[in-house]
Order: sequence, then structure tokens, then C-alpha cells
Amino acid sequence: MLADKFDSTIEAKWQHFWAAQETYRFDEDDNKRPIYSIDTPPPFTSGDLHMGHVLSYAYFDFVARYKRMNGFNVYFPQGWDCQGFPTEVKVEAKHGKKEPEEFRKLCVAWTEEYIKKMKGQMDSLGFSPDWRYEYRTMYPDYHKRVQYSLLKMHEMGLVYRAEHPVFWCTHCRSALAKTDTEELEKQTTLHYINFTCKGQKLVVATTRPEYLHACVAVLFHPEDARYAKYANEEIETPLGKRVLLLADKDVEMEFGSGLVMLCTFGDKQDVIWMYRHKMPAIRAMDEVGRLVNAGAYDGMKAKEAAEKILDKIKTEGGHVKSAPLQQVVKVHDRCKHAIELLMSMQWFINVRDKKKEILDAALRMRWVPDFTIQYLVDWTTNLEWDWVISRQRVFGTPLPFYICEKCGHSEPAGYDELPFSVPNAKKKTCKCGAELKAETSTADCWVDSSITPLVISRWPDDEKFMKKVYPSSLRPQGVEIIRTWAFYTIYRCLMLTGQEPFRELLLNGNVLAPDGKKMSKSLGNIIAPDKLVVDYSADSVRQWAALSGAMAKDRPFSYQDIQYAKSFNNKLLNASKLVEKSLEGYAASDEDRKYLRGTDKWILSRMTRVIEEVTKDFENFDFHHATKMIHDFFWHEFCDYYLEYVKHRLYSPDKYGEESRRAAQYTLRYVLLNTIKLFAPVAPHLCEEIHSIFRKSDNETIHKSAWPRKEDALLDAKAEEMLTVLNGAVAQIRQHKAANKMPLNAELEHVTVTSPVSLKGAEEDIIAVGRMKKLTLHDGEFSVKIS
RNA sequence: GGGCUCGUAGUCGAAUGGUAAGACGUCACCCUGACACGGUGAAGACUCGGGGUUCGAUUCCUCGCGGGCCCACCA
Repeated sequence: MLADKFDSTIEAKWQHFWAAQETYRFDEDDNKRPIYSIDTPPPFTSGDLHMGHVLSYAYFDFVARYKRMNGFNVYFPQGWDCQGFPTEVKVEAKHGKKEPEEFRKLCVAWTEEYIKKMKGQMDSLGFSPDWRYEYRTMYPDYHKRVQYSLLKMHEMGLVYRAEHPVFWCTHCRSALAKTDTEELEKQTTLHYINFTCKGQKLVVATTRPEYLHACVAVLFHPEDARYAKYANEEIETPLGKRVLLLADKDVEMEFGSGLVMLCTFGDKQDVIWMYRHKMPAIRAMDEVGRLVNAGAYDGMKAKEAAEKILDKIKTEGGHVKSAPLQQVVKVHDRCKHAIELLMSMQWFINVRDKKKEILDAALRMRWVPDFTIQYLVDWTTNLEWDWVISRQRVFGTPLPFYICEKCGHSEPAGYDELPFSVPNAKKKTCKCGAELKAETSTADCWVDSSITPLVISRWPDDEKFMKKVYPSSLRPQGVEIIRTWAFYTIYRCLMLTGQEPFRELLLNGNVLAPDGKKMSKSLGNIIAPDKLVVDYSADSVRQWAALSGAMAKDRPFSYQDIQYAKSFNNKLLNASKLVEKSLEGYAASDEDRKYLRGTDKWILSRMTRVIEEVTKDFENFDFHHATKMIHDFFWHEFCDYYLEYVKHRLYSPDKYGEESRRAAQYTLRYVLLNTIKLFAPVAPHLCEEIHSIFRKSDNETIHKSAWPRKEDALLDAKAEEMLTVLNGAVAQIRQHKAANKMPLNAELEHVTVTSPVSLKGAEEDIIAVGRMKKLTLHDGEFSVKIS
């Protein structure tokens, strides 16, 4: 017996059933079925799944379930991206500052708690990974593989250590990743200051006079007639330093005076120029924001130095004017202090020399939708710097290197030292005689996550397994991380194996709040998946995801869609109850096909077309269309019309014949069974519940059943044509009753239907559904007369 | 500034080189033996604006206006 109502408690029942049956088990020893492997994104362990996760995880769960039903041995592992600054911040807030090793342990314990929570959410949504293959980026085994990959790339000459500017917060005294920064509009002052070139006064505009001591050149636009004649001449700063005046296309002629001083660390543009013009990097500021290499101004804070320097210039008559300026300034997202670029020793991975290989590999993959590859092409083409992979953090993968603080020498750890960590590092001596110390910086989290296709393939130590599941069949992910996750993964895996890491990429967009804005705590417009599961059921949430529109585009969350899904679930369950009751004592047999009537042939023909279309949709990852198709077919064709056509045959076999009833039973069974199979990837719980009325044993599951095959023999254009007219006639009768405020079951006196196609044999259906005493049929242009 | 994307009824959104689904909302009627989380019906769109290609465009091209995302960014 089917459940009375469908909700999350029924879903929990089936979730336990699947876990007990190991329904999603990947069979490593199966050599017959083709393997379909999915390189799922490991979510960052923030403690909560957000709607973006739900959307994307639903998408690849649809794929996994669809592929399973299509005979694939689906490899669907799930991991966790554990390490990172946000966790450090939370753990420090709770426990305070600690020694690195103790702090790490606290971070791990904290993260385990969060994983538990998130895993519970995933299960409650009916996601179907094989949890036996779960991984965590914070575990020694994962570290080992990351470190191995770094040592390999170091051997290949792709990993190196060098001095480089990094984003730095002088307030928090920490290097920052770009993602830790945000932009703030600020009012600043633009100072116009005289420089001297060939005896002429040339005006340079700057907001950072305190960086004058780090000025290494002055730039102008190559087409700027005002300065072209001074090209490559020496120019003197107000501090008496002589530098070159150079042309550069990135200078705005209209801004300020058209001259810009190049300091090695004003902002990122300065760094780009510094490299482009091969200028020496001058350290201008220390970690706490005090000037260095600034002569008389050494040790001063930026603001103080700026005032002093301006005073000096003013008294010497070099100050032309100062003007207010609205400027976008990069700040640390946590403390809102302006970010500086500081020079420091960091580890890098060379990406600039491998652009072509990366692009070629990307072009060999199928990107869905196809325009998304452009994000990768643009990003790769415009890359200017190598990838800074070291972070001055604690909760991260230790970089497997030794460094000498005295002479700057560095060397890799041995492969036998993996997993490498600072407390387990060996005592080593540098060739200069000083002590070689373990690198204390950790790896950027993208270094961890950029080898997921390898880690899930047990690279590098299980070649047999690797051969089976690598490259991944599918990499599903968000568009917003193409530049990072997709890019780094393609690059690293390509370098490490010579093979691209996946065959297809499926890109999804973001979920916005119902008001179309980004969901954020400060706006208070966040929607919690847990509540939706309780209020609407997981299968409704999943249908919302499927309906959530075109791939790779952002869409606001829609209560309409999820409410519709809930109503549809109700409809599906209730219609199934009717079918269940109608099939009592019925033994299905294809023999009954010989008794099919026009209405049966029609719905079977329609079913066949739906099977074909929905299958095509799943192949193209068009879950929106597939779901809509199923909704419309089942609700508006099967329920609204077909069920009404057969009720009389089901209820009164004595009057309409046993064979007619059997044909109806056959058709009901066929359509419902195939519909729930088509719908099972999207609504796994409800379809499993309904499937229980068909199954032969208690451990049978719909998710291991075969995907419906369309039977061309059931296509029947004539039946479809006739039913178009028949449905039209019924609609007219219904309209007549509505217009005359009659109940639908009111009996009419006499109905005359004129039709261009013969309705012979359908009289009984019209009479039963339309309720009338007398029916007359005519040939001719379509019309319905009621008296 | 660059790239990508979108602009269809009050709202959300399909589809199509031949004048446009459906859902929510609104209104009217109906508790008809699966379902009131239901049924039937009604009202509601010159498919952002201009130009072009075409016999014909909402659909293709182009310009503009207006959103969104990503990137770069003024020293």
C-alpha cells in the first residue's frame, strides 16, 4: 500500500533502505559494465550546505542516477575541501591563539564536526555518492598525494621559489589570497607634483607620495604627444632620484597629468609594469606598514611619511595642487584595512609557459553549455603571472620543501618523507653550512583540490584502478570557479599524467535570493535547504533544482517552482493510488495489447514520445526540459484526460467488457511504471515509493532498474490525431458546463460532435467522460453542439 | 574598459523563421467513487527600442538602452 501522504519522513525511510542495500555501490570487480566516473566538487567544510551546493549536487546526482539506470557502473565519490582561512578564523575565535600543531588539531576536530553535519544534509537530499570513497583534503593520505604531485612538478622544473609581491594586510600581518580581499570606494587625494626632466618641470600625479622612494620609472602613453619627446630620457624625482621616462600602453592619457610614477608597490598595476619593464623590485614597506629603504623616512607609517614628504615638496615649491579623488581601494574583507603589496619569498607553479597545452587540452573536452569554454580561454590567454601556491597559514597542506634562511637555498623533501609535515621533518644541513628548515608555509587550497581526479583514481599508487576511472567521465562544477578549479585541475593533471583529467564538463550557475540579489547574511535573504526539505520534501527541492533554468546561468530561488513540485508529487502519488487500486488482481501481460482501444493507443504513443525526448534531455543534461516534459505529460495528458477516459472501463467491466478493462490496466501499468522510471533520477524517493507497488521482492529498487526503452511499435499517429479531436470535444463540453454553472458530472441531454476524423469506436468514451443521454456523430468540420 | 550572458502577460518563465506553452497570482464555477496540495473555465503579452536579412522574426544580423556574472582597473 502506498503511503497516504508524501513527505520527508517517507524519504528518510527510503534513504535507510538504500544505505542498507548499498544501492549506490561502485563495483570495482565488474569488468562488464562500462564505467562512468564523476569528479564531484568537494565542498568547503563551512558547516552548512547552501542552495548553490544543493543546485549543483542535485545536477550531478541526476546524472549519476540516470547513468546507473542505463547500465553504467557509476563511480561517484564525494570529498571535502577542509583547509583554509575561514576555519582558522573560527577556531581561533573559539580557542584563541595556539601553537601550530595544537591549532591544526583543533581545526581538524572542528572540521570533522562540520563534515558530519553536511553529510547529513546530503543524505537528507537523497544524493547518491558511494561513501566508501569519501576523502578529506586535511588527511595525511590526501597530503601525501598533493605533496607527491608537487615534488613531481618540482622535478619537472615547474615548481620554484622566488621573491614576489603578495597581497598583505599590515593590520593582520598576514599574506592574503585574492579571495580574502574586497573592494571599497574611498575618498582619497591626488597630488600633482613636479619632477624634472632636461631642465623642464613635468607634473606627475599620485595618491601615494610616501612611495616616492620606491619610484623606479615614470611612464606615459606612447601616443601622448606631450611627453613623446622625452622618451627614454632621465627624469628626477622630488627626492632627487634619477629614473627613466618610458612609454607604456596601459597609461591613461586623460588621468591626472598623463604621467605616472612606477613604484614597485603601489598596486597591482605597478607590479605588472615592474615585470614588463624589467625594473628592480624595491622593498618599500615592512610587514607592519612602516617604510623601509626610504632614507630619512625609514620606520614611519605610510600616513606620517606622506605628510612629511608633501611638506618637503611644498617648501621646495614642487607641489602644484591636490585634488580629491573617488577611488576603489582593495581592502581586507575582515578588518577593512587597505591592502599593500609586499615583497616576499613564495613558492610558485609555472603556468605561463604551459598556456598552449592547457588550451589544447581544454578544447579536447566537451563543455556544457559550450560557451563556458570561453571563460577558460580568456583567463588562460590573459595570464600574466605564475601561480603563487604558498600561504602563510597553519591549516593547510604542508609544502614538502626545506629552505635555508641564511643563503636562500631550497630543496625538496624526499619521496620517503611523505606525508611531509613540519614536526616530522628531518634535520638537514645546507651546503652553506646553516640549518635547512622545513618550509612552514602551506599550500593554497586550490593546490589540494586541483588533483581530485587523480586522488579519486588512487594516483599514483594503484595503476589498475587509475586505468578504470581516469580520466573522469564528468566534471560538474560552478561557472565561477572555471578560472580556478577547472583551470588548475586541467593544468596539473595534464602535466602529471600527460592526459586531460575529464571528458565532459557540466557547468552550473548560482542561486540568487528570491529578490534576484545575491544571498548574504547581511541582507538576511538566505534560504536554508534543511527547512525546505522539511516543508516541501527533498524531491521537491530536487525538482526545483531541475527546473532552475538554463545551465551556467544564475537564477533567483523560486518558491513557485518548489510549490509546484510539491503539488505535482501529490498528484503523482494520488494518481498512483488510483492505479494501484485498479491493478488489484491484474497479472500484467503483453497479450493484453490486442485489446487496446483508441484512448489506450493514444497515451501509449504519447508515452513513447516522452521516453524518447526525456532520454535525449538527460543525454544533454537538460534537466529542466526533462522535468517539465514529465510534469506536463503526466499531469495534463495522463491524469486530466486518460484517467478520466478509463474510469468507466475499470469500474464497470460487466458493462464494458473484461478485455476492455485489461487493456486499460495494461496501459495504466505501462505508463505509470515508465513515468516513475523517467522521473526517478529527479525524484528518487517518491518514485521508489510508487515503485513498491510493482516490485516482486522487498529488496528491489527502481534505481537499479533499466531505463525505459521506447517501443516504436507503440507509436500511433492515427490514435494521436483522433484523440486531439476527442480531447477537443471533451474540452468543449467542459466549457459548456462551466459557462452554464453546471457541475462537471451533470448529465446533458444531447450532444452532437462533428469531426474531420472518424470518431467511430470512441462514442463510449465521450459519453462516459462528458455524461450525456444521447450522442450523435457527424463527419465534417469540427464542432460540438449541446442541447 | 574587456569577455560572457540575459531582456517574452502582475510575477516566474517555455518554445519556435510563420503573430506565443505552462506555473504562481487574479476572477467565476465545481467537494464528480486518486487527489481541494484538487477539477473545469475566464481575463491578462503590439515577445526592451531602432535598423537590416526574409514572402514573413519574438526567434538570425547590427546598433542602442537596461540587468546579471566574471575579469581588468586610474596611478
